[in-house]
Amino acid sequence: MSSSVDGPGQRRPDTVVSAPRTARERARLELTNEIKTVARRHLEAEGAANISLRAVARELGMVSSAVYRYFASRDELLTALIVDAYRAIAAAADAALAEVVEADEDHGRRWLAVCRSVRDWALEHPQEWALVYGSPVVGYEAPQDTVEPAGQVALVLARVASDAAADGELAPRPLLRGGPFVTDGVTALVAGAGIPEAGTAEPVDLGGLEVREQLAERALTMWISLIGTINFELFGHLNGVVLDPARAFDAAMAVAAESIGLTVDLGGPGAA
Amino acid sequence: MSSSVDGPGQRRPDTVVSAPRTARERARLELTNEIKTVARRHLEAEGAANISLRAVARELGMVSSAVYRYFASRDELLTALIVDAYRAIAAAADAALAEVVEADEDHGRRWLAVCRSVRDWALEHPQEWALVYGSPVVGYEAPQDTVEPAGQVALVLARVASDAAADGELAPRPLLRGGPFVTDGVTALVAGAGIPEAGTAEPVDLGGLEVREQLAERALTMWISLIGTINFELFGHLNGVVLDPARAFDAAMAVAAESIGLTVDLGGPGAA
DNA sequence: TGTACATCAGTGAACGCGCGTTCACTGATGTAC
DNA sequence: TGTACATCAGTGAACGCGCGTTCACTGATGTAC
Repeated sequence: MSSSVDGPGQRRPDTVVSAPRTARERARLELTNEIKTVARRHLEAEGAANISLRAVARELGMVSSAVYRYFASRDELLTALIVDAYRAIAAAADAALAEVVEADEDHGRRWLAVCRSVRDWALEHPQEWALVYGSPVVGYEAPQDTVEPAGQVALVLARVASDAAADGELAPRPLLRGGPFVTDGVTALVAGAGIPEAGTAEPVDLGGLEVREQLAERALTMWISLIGTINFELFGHLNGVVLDPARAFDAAMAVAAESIGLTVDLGGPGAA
Repeated sequence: MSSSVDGPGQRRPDTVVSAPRTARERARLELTNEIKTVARRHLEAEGAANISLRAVARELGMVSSAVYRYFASRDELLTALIVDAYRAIAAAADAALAEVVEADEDHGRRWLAVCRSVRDWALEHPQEWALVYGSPVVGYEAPQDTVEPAGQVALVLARVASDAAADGELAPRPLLRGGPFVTDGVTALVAGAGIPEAGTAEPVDLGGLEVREQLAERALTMWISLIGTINFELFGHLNGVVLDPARAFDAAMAVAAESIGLTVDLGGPGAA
């Protein structure tokens, strides 16, 4: 059973660029974090649209203009929250994967464990989740800074798929004629389970290019399923539709995994 | 090939309660619609959070307080827009289904046609879509009035599934042990392809209760897939990930259909 | 058909609120000699 | 180690903006006799 190239559970700490030396630097780092923490609480309480620099400043006992020493604008603060949220989700998924790899569970159970950890995170931080995976805030244009952290989440899922593939447990089949629809970057990500530019990953041998592309395409639909299913529940569309959202989620994830030939044993009536 | 019990393409006109007689009544109806139309334009331009009664009134050349003759509050206007959006989506899906049933396409192609029509609608009205399927507007509690229209959309999808089931083309298998996770209402909806209370539908004989429940569970995951996949694309998460979103969408819908034993022929390399 | 009254649409002013961002400033912390 | 200067955090006032909702009112439309 293969484990990942750059093992799960390894995650650099947030935001620390280099160790702060002077009192000023330490104070700045602390206050930056305090601002984000308060903003995050306001986010959960009132939604992204209602985060106000003035309210955050008020709660911190400072005057509103002082916040501008730390964030050049409201949008910049939002961006920081988005980046943190992506990293937190990736960290949760990563930790869940590490644990389940430790226990040497099969690939289907790994997939389910990672999915559940992401859902749990979403249920605990619904507004933070909505900030990154919900409707975009109009007028806010996500800057380049959010791309890499967003990829971190996908990376964990890709690792599950590529590990299973490397163990020969997948049966991806072509989905469409007319060539692949994923970009090369995604194919590389799934095949290598690493971000190409980072250069940390060593490609896993999954067979020819076509197989890798098929794998990437199926992994992408699994990823879409995961995010979409959580959104559906979080945005209230399961109310009155489902008796037990957790079981409906498991079922949806099992269906998504099926598509790639990965069996998630949820115990149909045949099982104990 | 069975067609639906209460055929597609039948849809009562919006909002008309009874024919207006007096000039006042006609004027009121017209202005109510004008307010909604302008609000809808503002919605598409600036997002739900930024719809303002004052701005709408201004554009209509009336004073802001006059709008309160038509909608008791901003929330009530939002509710009206939500209801209209649900109905419009259902109408689009319904029309697509009617057309494809007319052409006597197979059930896989029907499913794909309905999905594509919903996606097309979403791409044309992204903010309206986000209003109903995106992150909930905080502080806004969806009233009971939105439940029935929301069900209309699901109803069209359920019809595709139950028609296919009635023709013996589906192979639903149990997903989970421990009993069904869908509510009885949903099972009835899929089995009867009608809204229970309405009493218009005649249950299709799909076999025993267990089969109907399995069908409902699979149909639900298909529904979740549809909405989730559209959200994923609309909220920008396919940027840089996929070469052709339309093809990625088709693939995702094919995968969702596979889970119920419904084959959507997208022509893998084996096909022409 | 005509009048008296009731209903309703739209006005304009006001209440009370909060927001993001800028700017000239004071005073504390850090740095170079 | 001590002094002179530069950097930076935080202040307080201000600009200019828009919002939802209420209320007493005028004048037009509808209705009942």
